[in-house]
Amino acid sequence: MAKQGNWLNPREMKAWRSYIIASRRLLDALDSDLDQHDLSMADYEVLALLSDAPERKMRMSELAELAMVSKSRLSHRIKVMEGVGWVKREDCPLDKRGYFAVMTDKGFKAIAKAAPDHVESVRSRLLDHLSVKDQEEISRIFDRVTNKLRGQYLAEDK
Amino acid sequence: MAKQGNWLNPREMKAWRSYIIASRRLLDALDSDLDQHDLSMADYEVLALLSDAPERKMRMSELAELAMVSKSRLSHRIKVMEGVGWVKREDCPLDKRGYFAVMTDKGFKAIAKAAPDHVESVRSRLLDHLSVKDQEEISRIFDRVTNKLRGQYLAEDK
DNA sequence: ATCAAGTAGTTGAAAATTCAAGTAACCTAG
DNA sequence: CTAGGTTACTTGAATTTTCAACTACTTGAT
Repeated sequence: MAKQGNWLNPREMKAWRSYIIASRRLLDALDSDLDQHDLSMADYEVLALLSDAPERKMRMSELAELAMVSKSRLSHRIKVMEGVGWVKREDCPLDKRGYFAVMTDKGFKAIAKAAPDHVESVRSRLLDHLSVKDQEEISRIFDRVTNKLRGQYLAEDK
Repeated sequence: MAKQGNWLNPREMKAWRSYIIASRRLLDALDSDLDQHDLSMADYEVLALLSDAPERKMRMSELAELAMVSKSRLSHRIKVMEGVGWVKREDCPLDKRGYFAVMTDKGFKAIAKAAPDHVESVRSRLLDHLSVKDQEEISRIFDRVTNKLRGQYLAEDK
């Protein structure tokens, strides 16, 4: 897999560095903007997914997949959210191994309250600085990256 | 700070989602590519910075700042890297509160070994899918994001 | 000189995340 | 209808990261 001595040229290096530095700072900023609502980006995404799901409930596996976190991590996280009263677990009648994470009213109120701030945060930290054309470029480029990653993943996985 | 009811339009939503999804997957892929060298991206960056520094040593604060990690985290991380024998601590004669993190030969060999694979990984996961023009767009866009973030930070900080 | 305030860095405990295993239920080939 | 493999999810321990002190030194004003 490694072709030796194939260093990045200045343009590549620049692109790569601009990207990670901005991304790190951006994610940090978004996360700290969410602090006031006692949420992390990851938790926000879990709750956002749940709130959009039919009956505001979703199987653990599906939720983990869509939120891009491990099952283990989701399990732990849901346990603390359960403690806070934002979600409940409900067992799945069709597959007795399975569980639903179900958002409570309290949980719904929590993201409903956080969402406008978060959206505003995404805007002011990122979107406001992108022209319409930039937004389209971003979509195009990163969709391609995701597709290639998926391809590579399938290729290298057994 | 929050203008209510100002939801993302479809184009904005698309850009935002494409960006985070790709970024999450990309960073995960890069991280897992580094597993074979017993390194995380964060540790890689710390070592890379050190290896480029004069005498391969750097003050803890400066290293933390450039690597974009908290002092506390760097401190802990350096402790484990010290255990592995990749770095040593050396105290600063000019400022007796200060320390240098100094990369050992063993540490240098470790990144030197990991670097080509990592570069290849950044290429195959990201750069290979970007045209020259894309690379320039990325630099331009994300540099702007970083600059705005800095501005906002300064503005809201006391 | 001295003192207050700030800086450099560490530390231990708490919280979050990963990792490896474990349980229970499902599926399917014989 | 049953053994063997797979899937869904959880758990506890280990590792990592954050958080809130804390020590020691420096700086600047008096």
